[in-house]
Amino acid sequence: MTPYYSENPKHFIAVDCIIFGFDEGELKILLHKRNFEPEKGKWSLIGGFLQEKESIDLAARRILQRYSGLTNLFMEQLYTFGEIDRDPAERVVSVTFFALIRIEDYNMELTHETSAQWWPISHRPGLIFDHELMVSKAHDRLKIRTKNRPIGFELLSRKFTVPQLQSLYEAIYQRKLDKRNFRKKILSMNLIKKLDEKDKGTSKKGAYLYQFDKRKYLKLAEKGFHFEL
Amino acid sequence: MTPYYSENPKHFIAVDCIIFGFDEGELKILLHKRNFEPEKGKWSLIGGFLQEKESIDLAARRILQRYSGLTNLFMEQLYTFGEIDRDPAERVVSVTFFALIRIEDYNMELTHETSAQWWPISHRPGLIFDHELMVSKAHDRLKIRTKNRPIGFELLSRKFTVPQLQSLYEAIYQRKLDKRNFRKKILSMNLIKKLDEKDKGTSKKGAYLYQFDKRKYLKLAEKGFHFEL
DNA sequence: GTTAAAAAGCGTATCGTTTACACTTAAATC
DNA sequence: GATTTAAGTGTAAACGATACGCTTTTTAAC
Repeated sequence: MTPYYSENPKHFIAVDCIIFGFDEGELKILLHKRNFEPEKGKWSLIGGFLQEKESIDLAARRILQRYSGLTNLFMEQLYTFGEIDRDPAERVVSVTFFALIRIEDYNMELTHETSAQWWPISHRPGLIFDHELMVSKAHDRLKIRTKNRPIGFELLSRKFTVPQLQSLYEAIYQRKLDKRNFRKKILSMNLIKKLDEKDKGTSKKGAYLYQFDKRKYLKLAEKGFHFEL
Repeated sequence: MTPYYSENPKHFIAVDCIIFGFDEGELKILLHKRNFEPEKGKWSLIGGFLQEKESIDLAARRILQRYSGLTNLFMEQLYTFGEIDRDPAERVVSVTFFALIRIEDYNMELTHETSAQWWPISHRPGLIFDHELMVSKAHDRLKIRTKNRPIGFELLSRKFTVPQLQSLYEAIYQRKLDKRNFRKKILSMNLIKKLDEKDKGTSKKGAYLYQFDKRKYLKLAEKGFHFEL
C-alpha cells in the first residue's frame, strides 16, 4: 500500500437509491422494510454497500436490479451524504442515486421477496436516518430533469396518450397544467409520434396513443436542440 | 461493530476541490503540484483524504482553508467519482466540490508553501487521473449556478462596476453579451446598489461602483423571487 | 333510439421577455 | 482644444408563454 495513502482512514460507503414510478396518476417511490439493526423493521430507501471491485455506478445498478428485476434503468447520481452521525451505528458515507421505473415492467412478486413496496410520494411512511432529505432532494432533481430532458417517458408505458403524459407532469410538478398549451408544446417538438391506436381506458371517446422517438431526440440534441416542457 | 456492516469493505475517500477565481478578465482555477507518488510533480486539483471524525463538508472546508487561507468560501458539492481504477495506486472514491474565491483575498504567499498556482481555465496544464473530467463538470455547474443564483459576486471585489460584472459573466459563459441588455437586466432586479464612487482603472471616464445587497436578495428569495442573468 | 355524461381535441389573442442595434457623454492625454 | 477610450443610455421587433371555451366522439342509461 502506498505509504501516504495508508496514513488515512477507510470508510464504509453505502449506495442508496430513490426509485420513482408512476401509477394511477400518482408519483410513487419504492421503499423497503429494513431487515437488520439498527432501525430494523422501519421503512428505508433501497440500498447496499459498495464492494471492492465495483464502481459506484455498478453498485447502484446491482442494487436496482436486485430490487426491481430490471437492468438498464434510467439512473443518475444525486448527492453524497457524509455527516458523521447520519447512521447511528457506524460512520457510513452514502452516495445516492435516483432511478426511474416503468411500473408495468416491475416484477410485483419481488415486493414479497425484498419486503419492498410502492408508496405515493406524498403519502409515504416516515423514513430512517437522513432518507427523508434524500427523497426530497431526489424529487427536486426529478422536477428539474423532467423539465429539461425527455426522461418522463421512462415512467410511462412505451405507448401513452397525451393526457397521460400531462398527468405525469402534473404529478411531478404538483400543479395543474393547461391542456391546450401542454399539447401544443409537446407536439411542436415533433418528438412523439402518433399511432393509429386509441386507448379507451379513461374515456368513452378514447385518446390516441403516441410513442417517444428517442433516436430523433438524440439527433436533434447533437445539433443543440434543447428539450423543455 | 454491527455484524452486517462489518461484512463489507471500507474504502479511502478523497475530497477534491475545483477552486475558481477571476482575475484580469479571465476565469482561473487553483492547481497544485502533487508531492507524493504516483504522479508526483504533476498538476492536480487540490485535495486530501476524509478523516474519521469529520463530515465531508468539513473535510472540504479544511482543505479549502489550507490552500487559500480563507474560511467561509462559497462551496458546493459537485459529484462523486468512483471508478475502480481512477487512481492507479489504490482504490479511492473522490467526492468533489467547487468553490469560489475573491482572488484579491487570496494569500499569494501560499502559492509557495503549497506549490499552488492560478491557471486560466482555458490554458491550464494537463491534470492527473480524472481531474480533467472534474474540472469540466465543475465549469458546467458554474455556468448553471451563476445563471440562476447570485454567486458571481463571490468572485469579484465587494465593490465592482457593471462592466466588470459583465466581463465575469462573459468569461464564465465564454461568449460576448450585449452591454445594454446586460445592464438593463441586472439593474432591473434591484439587487446591486450604486455607490458614489467611480473606478477609473479601465477607462478615462470611469465607471460607477456597485455593491451586491445580499440581505435584500435573501428576503426576495423567500418570497419566491428567482435570480437569473 | 334518444339523451346524458365524460374526457379528448382544437386555435387565437394578449402579455411579457428577449434580442438587436448606434449614438452621446465624461475625462484623460497629447 | 482635439483625440481617444470606455461608460452609459432607449426603442422597436420577434418570440415564447399564458389565458381561455366550445365541439367531438363514444358509451351507458333510460
